[in-house]
Amino acid sequence: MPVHNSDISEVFNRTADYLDIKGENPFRIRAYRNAARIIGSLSRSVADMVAHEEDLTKIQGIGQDLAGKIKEIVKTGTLPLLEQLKRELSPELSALMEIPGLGPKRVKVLYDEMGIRSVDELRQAAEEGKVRTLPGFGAKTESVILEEIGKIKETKKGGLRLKLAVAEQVVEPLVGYLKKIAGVKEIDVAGSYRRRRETVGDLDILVACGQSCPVMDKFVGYEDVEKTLSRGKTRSSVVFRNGIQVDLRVVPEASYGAALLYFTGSKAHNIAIRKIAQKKKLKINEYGVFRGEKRIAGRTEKDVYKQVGLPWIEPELREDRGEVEAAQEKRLPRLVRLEDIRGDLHVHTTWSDGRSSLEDMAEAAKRLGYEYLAVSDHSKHVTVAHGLDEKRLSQQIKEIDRLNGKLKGLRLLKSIELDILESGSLDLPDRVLEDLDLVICSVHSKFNLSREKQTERIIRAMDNPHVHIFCHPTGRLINERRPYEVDLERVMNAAKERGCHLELNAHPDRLDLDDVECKRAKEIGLKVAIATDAHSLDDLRFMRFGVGQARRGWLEPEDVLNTKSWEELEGFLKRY
DNA sequence: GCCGTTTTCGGCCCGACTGTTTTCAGTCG
Repeated sequence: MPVHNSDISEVFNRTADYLDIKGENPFRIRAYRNAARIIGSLSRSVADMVAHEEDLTKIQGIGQDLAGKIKEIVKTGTLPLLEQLKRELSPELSALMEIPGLGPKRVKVLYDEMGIRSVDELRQAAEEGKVRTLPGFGAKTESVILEEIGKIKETKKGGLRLKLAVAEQVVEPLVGYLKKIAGVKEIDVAGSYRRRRETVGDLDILVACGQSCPVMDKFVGYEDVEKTLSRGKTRSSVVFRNGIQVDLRVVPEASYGAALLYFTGSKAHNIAIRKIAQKKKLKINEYGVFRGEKRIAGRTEKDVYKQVGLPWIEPELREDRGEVEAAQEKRLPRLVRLEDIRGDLHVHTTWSDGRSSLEDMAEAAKRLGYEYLAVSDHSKHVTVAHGLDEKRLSQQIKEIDRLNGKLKGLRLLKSIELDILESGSLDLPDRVLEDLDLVICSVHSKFNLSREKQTERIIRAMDNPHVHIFCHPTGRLINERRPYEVDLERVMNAAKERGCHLELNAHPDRLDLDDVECKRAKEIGLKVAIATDAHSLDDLRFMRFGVGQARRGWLEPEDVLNTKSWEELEGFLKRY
């Protein structure tokens, strides 16, 4: 089993939990958490770096000690320090930290005073009314603990983070409602929603308004609110009926930019910015930038960045993945925008499992201002999708030629989404592929192959000189299906060697490649096709999610295939 | 445990809200 970056990240976070419970030096704990975060969002596989004997201390936040520990984790899958801590305390103890309201200090009290070692033991003690007798605990805390334990099982099966598209459906009416309240001058959805993360844990709404504005009352009284968690003058938290937590923060106009920066995060980005401020003898908080007592900026985000000597940084980049350094060195990417997109390279029609006709899809693409649309229905092996065989594909090609004759301003590209068979061969013969403008291919079956076999299978498919794009490269479905085992780095390098490209599937359930993988593709020098995989007219609008993910992956217009005109694109589709 | 235009020691981001406090610790973001 290869050790992934996320595995290393997990080991470090667990270790930090235990050190935290033991009351170790908080800065040592921070170093572990910091390392967990950095490794988790690194675009290179650390296991690969170890295999190539690269110097891990080159990674910011990793010193001699952690570099050694990473090597141990890569070799053995675990860390002796963590195993020892688990033995010393209890293997299930860190699970207690997952319960909201319980941090290291309280877990330590539970352990020291009552010998509580697991969630089950905690539940029992709470049910017997013993927890409330502990120092720092009370009846309220005890009932909250019981309530949260009850929720653990529900959330585990559902997946706690909401997909961005689902969050959008909640947010838009809420923002519409809040905007109408008299006195509200500015409103933004901040947090991971603004950073366009693929999922959001909660929603952070920021409002600028005067002191007498009733926005807080109106917010907790909103029709979707099921429960109010906290209610203050400047901050309130509620839970909506669908389970999502929504926080509202109210600030004066003069602080709006500082607050927007603060609440957009990420936390790691904010820390990086504040550290720079500190060196300049400045203090940044959600109310502004301060020199001593005096506020010197805060009205806009741009003002705040300017005070620390930085240009404004796009929200999608704010993950402390190198954007702060890039800003300092004036080499921030000029991120791709939705307006740069000139066409969609992966859509389905009623010829296979799409719900809209070829002609309707073409008209919808025209309305979006696209110059081209690739009609890429499934091939025959995907029988459930009514995939096209050779004969029906030839018929569709004729139909596309006919439509292209009468469509003005939009070119339909003759395409197909070929199924990659287990052997790596494709399920239509080369002679029909020659008549197509674009050939894309995907894995739709046999997700359980070994990493080696899956990787070989995909690379073999790209060996076929007619193939242009490998679609939804990891096969994952957000919150539903893990990626299949595949050496994506090898696939990327193989694609690069062959003049193939990778898709960033813009469907909000997929967003596959993810942000980190996009960044890696760019570093390798691959072009990415942002495509919707639309099965209906509405789905064509998924492009915004794909562009958001691409922006998180630092992609610029030149990194994206479908920002090109058809003439340019044709050139990129020539195989080496 | 990491890091360095404060460079091998001595620092390490900042504030709101809650509950259990009698002046604040713990947790969260």
